[in-house]
Amino acid sequence: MPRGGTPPIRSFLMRMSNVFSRTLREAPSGAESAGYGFLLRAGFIQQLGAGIFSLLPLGLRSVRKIERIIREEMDGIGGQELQMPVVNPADIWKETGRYYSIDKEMGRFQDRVGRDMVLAMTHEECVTDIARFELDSYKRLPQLVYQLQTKWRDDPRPRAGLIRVREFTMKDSYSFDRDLAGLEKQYRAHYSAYFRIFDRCALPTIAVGSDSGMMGGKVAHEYMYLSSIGEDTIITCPACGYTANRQVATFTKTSYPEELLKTEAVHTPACPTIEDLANFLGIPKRKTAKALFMMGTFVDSTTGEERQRLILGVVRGDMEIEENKLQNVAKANALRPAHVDEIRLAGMEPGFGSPIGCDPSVLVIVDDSVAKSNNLVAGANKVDYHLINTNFGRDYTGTVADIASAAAGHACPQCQTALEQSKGIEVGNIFQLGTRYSESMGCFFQDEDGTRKPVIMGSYGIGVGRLLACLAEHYNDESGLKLPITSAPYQVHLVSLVKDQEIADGIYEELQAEGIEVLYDDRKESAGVKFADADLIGIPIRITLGNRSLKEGSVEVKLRSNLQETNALPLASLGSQVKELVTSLHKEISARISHRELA
RNA sequence: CGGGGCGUUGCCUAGUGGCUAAGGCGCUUGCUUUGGGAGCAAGAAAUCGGAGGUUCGAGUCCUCUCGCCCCGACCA
Repeated sequence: MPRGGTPPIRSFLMRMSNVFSRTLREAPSGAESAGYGFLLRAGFIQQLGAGIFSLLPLGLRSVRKIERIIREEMDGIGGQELQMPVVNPADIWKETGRYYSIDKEMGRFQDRVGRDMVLAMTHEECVTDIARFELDSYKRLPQLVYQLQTKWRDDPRPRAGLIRVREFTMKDSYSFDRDLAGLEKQYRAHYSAYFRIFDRCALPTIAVGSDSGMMGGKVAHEYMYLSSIGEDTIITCPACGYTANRQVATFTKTSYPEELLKTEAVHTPACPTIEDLANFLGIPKRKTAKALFMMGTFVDSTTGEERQRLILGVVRGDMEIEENKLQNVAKANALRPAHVDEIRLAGMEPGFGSPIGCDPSVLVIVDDSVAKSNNLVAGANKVDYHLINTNFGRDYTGTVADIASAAAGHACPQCQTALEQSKGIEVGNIFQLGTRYSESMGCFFQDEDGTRKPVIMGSYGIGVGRLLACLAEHYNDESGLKLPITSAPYQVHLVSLVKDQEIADGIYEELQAEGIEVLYDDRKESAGVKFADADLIGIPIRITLGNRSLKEGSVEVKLRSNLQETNALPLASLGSQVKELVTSLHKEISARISHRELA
């Protein structure tokens, strides 16, 4: 916990005349978002390739501060830092099957003798390999290790600067427990620690229930920074606080049971969409069933063998299918829209498709809303024809599950209030892995009763660069960045406008003596240039040395967060007063740390 | 992987098949200026992403290719 100011990190003095990077008056083309543009213009980062960035000295200083906060909070819940290799032998990834189930996103190569190697995109395999050697007894549990390490994920579409990149630093921690209660405890500890981390960075986040994705666990939360440039859709209930990623969000579906009527084919020319169909027949969309054809890839995790199977998702016409849910229910490794010929081969007609009369090889997954509704209009699998009064169970069967996509306006699954939706950026996640990795990799311990049990694991990540990107997105104005003092590269920006270098140097040294992190603009530039750069880089405290105030024995102090207000500080006690100001800015952030526990 | 866009000096841009590729910012030198991106003057810096082609002549047209950005698919 920070009490007052955080002690400075190394080389906390810097003259602007000596800063490695320079500022840009215009953002390089392609900088879409404000935060990204300023990070580039202020010289925090530079792009090397698609989704590949260098951190320049200023950016690295911010990252180091964020990392320091993360380390303190991870240590605070008993984490022990270690470091695992980025390059892994493929063997361990073959053991868990992820060598096969993960597609092109994983970087692969062979070493000089032809051994398969991978670039680790996460470290469950590696840490489990370590743990199966170390953790052989209940006496050695629980454990928690973490690292800050580079990951390579060959994302098909990097974008938005540091928000979505291919190479990035992640804080990943891994918990090991003898039982579920232990896992739960570590999970809860992370849940709260993550909020403290984001609070100390002053990044507003919310935790949402999430899909466990490729991690393959059960319970999972994501920490979201809400932003219009976010790529995830978050469903929230304004009344009871229910929050979830749309990928897993549920809602209360109204059903309309009716007496079953006889199925009939009707001619429905030019009605390939639900909209057209409902208009043509003069019925509400909820009286129809919508079909979505996806080709699923299923990978055998022991052999790596791939199989394709057509999946037909059916949802009521007034809803959309959530593909993530569909994929989970189907237990498919990947989904893609099916091609027209693949659909026809299975006896169905795109635009007029339904499970009625389809090939038995098709995996039919029906949303519960369809299963509970009656007499729906569905495709006849014949061009320009639909069937009215179709009923699940009587006319077709399939797996019933929730595969509908929650959206604003739907009823909250907990309290029935209308849900809201917003966009968010995932800055962290926590997963209860269970025994997915310990079992497949043979990470067992002997319990008190003598039995051999798989270690129960959890996995917890924070994207460090993404966190900085979110902060830059959140803290900026038209002139530049205004990062909070906990993540700004320096605490004080000393802008000297006086000719007498000696006076300025003296003040610079005095601040240094107080242990303050100072960026000192000693350049022979005009005042306008210096102010513009100070605005752009956005160091939280600005001290301006001008002839006028110096004559009166004082300097001007402003906060980047409020450039309108100027305070004069007497030279005599400058060091201690600035130190106090640094401390009070830290306190301001500390005061807003709220303890949040998993409900 | 599909659709779209863009590659011209360190950055942002202009450039109608035709002379030595233009401007702003930045950079160098000198003088002036010094409380919000200063002024004057003189400079350096581009084989126009790459390869091939059409043409008397290509930054400009064609083909291929590489890179980057955006939308989608995808993804933590």
